[in-house]
This record gives sequence, structure tokens and C-alpha cells, in this order.
Amino acid sequence: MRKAQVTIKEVAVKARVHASTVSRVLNAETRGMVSKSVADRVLAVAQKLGYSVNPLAAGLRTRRSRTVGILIPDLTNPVFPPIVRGAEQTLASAGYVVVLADSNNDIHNARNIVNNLIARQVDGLILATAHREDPIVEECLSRGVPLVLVNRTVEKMPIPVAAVTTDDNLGIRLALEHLLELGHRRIAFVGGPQTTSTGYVRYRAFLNALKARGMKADKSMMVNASAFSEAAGSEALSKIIASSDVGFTAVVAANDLLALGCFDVLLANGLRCPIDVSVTGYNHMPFVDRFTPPLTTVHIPHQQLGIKSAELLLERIEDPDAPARTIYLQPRLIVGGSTRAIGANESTQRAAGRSPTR
Amino acid sequence: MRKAQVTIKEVAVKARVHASTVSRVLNAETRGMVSKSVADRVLAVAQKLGYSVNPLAAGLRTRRSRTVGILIPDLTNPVFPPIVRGAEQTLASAGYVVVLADSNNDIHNARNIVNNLIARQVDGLILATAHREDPIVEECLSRGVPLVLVNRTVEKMPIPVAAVTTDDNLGIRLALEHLLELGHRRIAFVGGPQTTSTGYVRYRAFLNALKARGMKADKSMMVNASAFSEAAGSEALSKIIASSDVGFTAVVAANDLLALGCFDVLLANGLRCPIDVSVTGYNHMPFVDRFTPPLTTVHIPHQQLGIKSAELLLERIEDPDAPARTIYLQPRLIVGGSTRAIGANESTQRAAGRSPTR
DNA sequence: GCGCTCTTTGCAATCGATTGCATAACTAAC
DNA sequence: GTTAGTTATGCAATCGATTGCAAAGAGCGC
Repeated sequence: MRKAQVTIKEVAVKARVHASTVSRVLNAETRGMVSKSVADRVLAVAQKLGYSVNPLAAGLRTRRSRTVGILIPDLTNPVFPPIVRGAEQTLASAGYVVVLADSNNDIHNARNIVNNLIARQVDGLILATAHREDPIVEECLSRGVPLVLVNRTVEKMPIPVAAVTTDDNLGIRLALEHLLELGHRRIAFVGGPQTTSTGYVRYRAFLNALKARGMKADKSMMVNASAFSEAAGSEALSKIIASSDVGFTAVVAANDLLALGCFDVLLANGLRCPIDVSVTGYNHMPFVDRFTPPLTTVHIPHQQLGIKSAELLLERIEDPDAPARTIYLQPRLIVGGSTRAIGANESTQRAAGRSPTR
Repeated sequence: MRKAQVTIKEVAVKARVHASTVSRVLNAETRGMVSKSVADRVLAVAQKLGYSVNPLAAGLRTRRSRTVGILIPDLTNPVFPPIVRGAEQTLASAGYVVVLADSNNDIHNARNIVNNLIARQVDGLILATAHREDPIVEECLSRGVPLVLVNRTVEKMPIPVAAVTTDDNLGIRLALEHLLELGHRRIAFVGGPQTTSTGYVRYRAFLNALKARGMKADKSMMVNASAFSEAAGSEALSKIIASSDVGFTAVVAANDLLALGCFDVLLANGLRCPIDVSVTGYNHMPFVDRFTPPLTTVHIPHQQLGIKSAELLLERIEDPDAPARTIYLQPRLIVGGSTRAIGANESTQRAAGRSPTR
């Protein structure tokens, strides 16, 4: 049997004051209205009875639930837990509680979840599920829900949207230039879904970075995968191999999972990584430096993404009409064993094993 | 500006009925009380105005929030996301929303979070943070909160507690017998914290399994780590090596992260895995088969743990006084490249690389 | 001692739903 | 055509807090 809850009324009776006085004592901003002696008495009684406010009731009246919704596309993708954790801890220390939902990469799901969260009076939303054109985001905006996008963002909205992302242009350039320095010239690209900003921006970034070096892109060596997954990565690289023989000595993948898919395809085609083909990933998932071979990848500050997006959301909850900002965080290259200089021999490779630091 | 919400009253006015009638139409169980014609009219109006119930208000009256809290010790441990996902999806399809919290392995945190969740009127809790003796669990029980423990459980409670765990006795036996079959006889054990049931049971299981084979345990080759982490695993194995030279040919670790810590220590001591020392882990974290070497581990059905715990919780919410059940799920051995027969030569090893399936 | 300001507290409405009870309307039976 | 028995709907209290307003009381000056 669920124990009955202590209410403000009981405290009021036991402290011989009115419920409204108890309420004022318990709220920091109104505490000053009541005399010290009464306040102390009320506090003592509340303490003794083990009273704690019912946020549902309070929220009903104040229209603030002190709850924030976070929607992510796939909790089992190791990129998201640190983001969630960063956001959760930041929000918790501001007195907010997080309702986490996982759309399982399904837009229909996502729409239901968002509606549900809004109905539950969340004070704001953090979405990691945005698409470049995203009706869900539009609807949130038009409903006036404080909103922050994380990791992915949207394009050409009527109203600017607050977001926290990484500078993917820079990230891809770091990966590409690393390969160029190692002597690679024929470099394939396995991109992500072009419906997401991360997929699109990384694709454009690859083209731009080549151009900046005065090189021309070979479109037959570029394929965008249908999802950010190992299976989709395998499929994409298989297509490249099928269409153009193996004309490349390196692959830039738009995401670590895609890179892992590439590992599998290379293996299946008798190509050794990095001896025959170098591979770079993106995201610096946990443990990639333990893989065979340790993956060269682009690190993004996951936890910071979460922390910053939470901070931004708190700002927006405070002042919903302030102009929406976008925060860009800086990526950085992590060199592992999956890339090597062209023409380097086996012994060089051995020396380039994973570093013991973690 | 946040748009005002459509209330049941507005619907009532527009449909020219009383609010209570609207409420009855909207609730499946009371729908039958109102005539079809009125019901249809109300539904049409509700639809047109885009009405959706305010669960806070409803919950205040009904004392059910249709919300469930899930508390986990560390979201960035890859074991938990699939559990959370399984639970979340099961609960969602029953109309519940999940409030996820991460205690960051801190009991003080955990206590605050649980209190907060209960104050927020969650209908039940799923805890993945239990310790063998756990005052938080006791308090939940005495407060009458529907509760299910997942993965870990508690001991000798005054009231039995519902839980979903795996049969760790069997799991450890599988790992140990695998090593015995490969010819290993001197086997070290790196355990987990004995304050958790998983740590304790796996430790006891190792002793029991040896005994069942008529072998005696060498306590100098057994150390329990202070946490389920890579760093703690390294520390533990270092202690074993320091105290007894390297008298072992294999290590059973109570968890994959501990096993990874062991990898590092072996490397640092010039010991090759699996040539010199075989290692087994526990949990079958994602991607362990891509590690160097691919880790032999014990698979536990993560998602099923989540699903079953959600189902059990729904049962308990429905009938809080039904006897608490514990569900045991079966683990299974995943053989990777980190274990090999004693005396096998290098070429055998090559053939035992990771399988291409994933 | 009167009136004034200021502080402290209580009253009652309110947030948006749910639900026991009363009542109106309708049906059926005699 | 009256009565009993359903059935459909409305009324009003309630869940547990918050808050604008009113009122009581304290303090002060003249």
C-alpha cells in the first residue's frame, strides 16, 4: 500500500498557521514575507513530518513543471549517453528533472513523444533528432516551447533555433588533411544520411576541403549511406568498390559506426586496414582505440555538448524571447592505427599500435 | 511566448456540454456512460481544438502520474543503454513515460534522486543501482512504492523485492569451464565490488565452480576490484601480479570493463593475450568482438532485462500487494580471441580471429 | 488617543482535471 | 396516466499547491 503523502495542510494545522503561510515559508522568494519565528516553527514541523512539496500540484498552479524533455534517436549509439549525462547533471543542479525518450530513429515515434512531453508540461526540450527540414521542430517553435537542438541542427527556419553542434567543417578537414599528409591522394568518402545536418555538412565539408587543396572530387568514390550504422556503412563502401574497382587508398567515413562497417567490407574484400587502405571515422566513440585496428577518428566533446545545450535551454526557459544562439564546439583529430603513410612497410605499422593511455 | 493550452472547459463550452461529460467521453472506461451522439460531438470538438489532457492535472486528482522512474549508476557504461531502451519501449507502449536519472555511482545522489522521483509521484521505480544492503531500497519498500530491481539485487530484506537478474552462477561457470576445457589450471579472478550482488555472486560462483570440479581456490590469485571500471580492473590484476608473480595462465574477470583493465596490465607486463594469458569478461558489451583481441565474454540479454523489469513493474503497479517475484535470465558464453588452448601455437591463434558476423 | 504606514497572516480563488451524487429525461410496465 | 426503473447529464467537491487581496496587528509620530 502506497503511504499517503504529507500535505501542506497537515503542516499548516500542526504549525498552527494557514496553508498559505506554509507555502510562503517553503518558497525561497516569499520566505521574507513571514516573520522569522513563524518560519522557524513551520520549517521544524515540515521537517518532522517529512513533508516535501508535490511538484505536480505546484506545477499545475504555476505552469512550470521543472521538468525538461530530452529526445535522442538511439540510446544504444555510444555517442548519446555522454551527451545525455552532461545535460542531465547540468539540469539537475538547476533543480530540473530529465524525462528521457528514445525515438528509435522513427519520426512518427518522435512526433508522438514530443506531443506527449509537451502535454506533460515540460518546461523545455532538448532534441538530438533534428532533420535538416523538421516539421517537429517547426511545431515546437510555433507552440512556443523553449527548445535547444544538440549535435544536429536544422536549416532555414522562419525563426532562428538555439543549437549546440560541433564544427564539422573543421572536423572533416582535419581527417582529410591527415590523410593527405600521409600521402593519400585517392580518397573515398562514406557519408551519412543527407536529411540530417551532420550528414549533409560533413559531405559538403569533404568536397570543400578537397577544393581548397585544389583537388577535384571523384564522385564515383563518394556514397552517402542511408543511416549512421555499421550495416549502412558496409553497404555504402560495397557500392563504391563495385562501381569503381578499388581505386582508393583511404576512406573518410562520416561517423565511427560507418567506419566500422567499412572495416568489415575491406576485410571481406581481402584488403587490410591500414596496410592497403586507411580509414578515418568521426565522433570518437568510447573504446575505438581498442579496436582492430584502433580507429583514427575526430573527437567531439560529447559531455560538453550536453552541458552547453542544458545551459542554453536554461537560458531560454528564463527568457524565451531572447535571440536564439548557436554554439559551435571544436573537434580534434585522434590518430589511431587505422591510418598510415602510403607505402609504409609492415614494421612501421607495428610501431603504430594503440597507445597505452586511455 | 508559450501558447495557452486548450482545457477541458473550452471543449465543454464549444460542445455545449458540461466539463464532466467531456471527461467521461475522453476516458475509455467511462465512455459508455454517455450517449453516442454527445460523445461524437465532444470528440469532434476536442479534435478540432487540438485538445489533449493535462496529465499533471489528471494525476493530481487520480494520484497516478503514468510516469515511471529509472535510476542507473552510470549511463556511459554500455551495459545500461540497452536495458533502459528495453524498459522504455515496453513502458511507452503501456502509456507510461520514463524519467531517467543517472546517479553517477554516488549513493548520496541516488537517495536525492529517488526522493525527488517519489515526490514527483512516479507510479513505480526501476533501480539498477541496488547494493546488497541498500537503505534506499528499504525506504522505497516501507513507503510502499512499486519497485523492481534490475541487474543487481539485494539481500535479506524484511519484504521480498521484485527483481530481474541473470543467473551469474551459471555465467561464471560457463567462463571457468571454457578455460578448463582449454587446459588452463591456474586461473586468476578479478572480481567486482562485494557490496553489489553482481560482484558478490560472481565471486562466490567462481569459488563454487572450482569446488564443484574438485579444485581448490588459490586466494592469492583472487582480488576484488573497488569498482566495475577499467582502472579498478588494472589495479586489481596488478596486485595479483605483484603478490604472486605470474602464476596464472588465465584470468576470469567479473565484468568486461575489468577485463579491459586486465588487457592493459598484461600489455604493460609484457604478457600477450591470449598467447601468454587468456582473459574472459562478463556482460558482452557492444563491440567487444572488435577489440584487440576480441574478448571472450558472457552474454547477458540486456534488452530482455529491461523488458522484463518493465513488465514486472507494470504488474506491481497493477497489484502492489501481489508477492514479489524474481526473474532469472540465462547468460551464454561468447567465445572470442582472448582465450586459447594452453600450448597452442601462433598459427592456431590466427585462425581464431574474430568472426565476421555482427 | 488618533490616524497612518508597514508588516504579517489569513481568506478564497485558481490551476485542469476526475468522480460521487443528484436530477432530469426517457422508457417500460401496468 | 401514474409509477418505477433506467440512462444520460450536470453540479460541486476534490486533488495539493500558489497568490492577489483583505484584514489584523504592530509601531510610530503628533
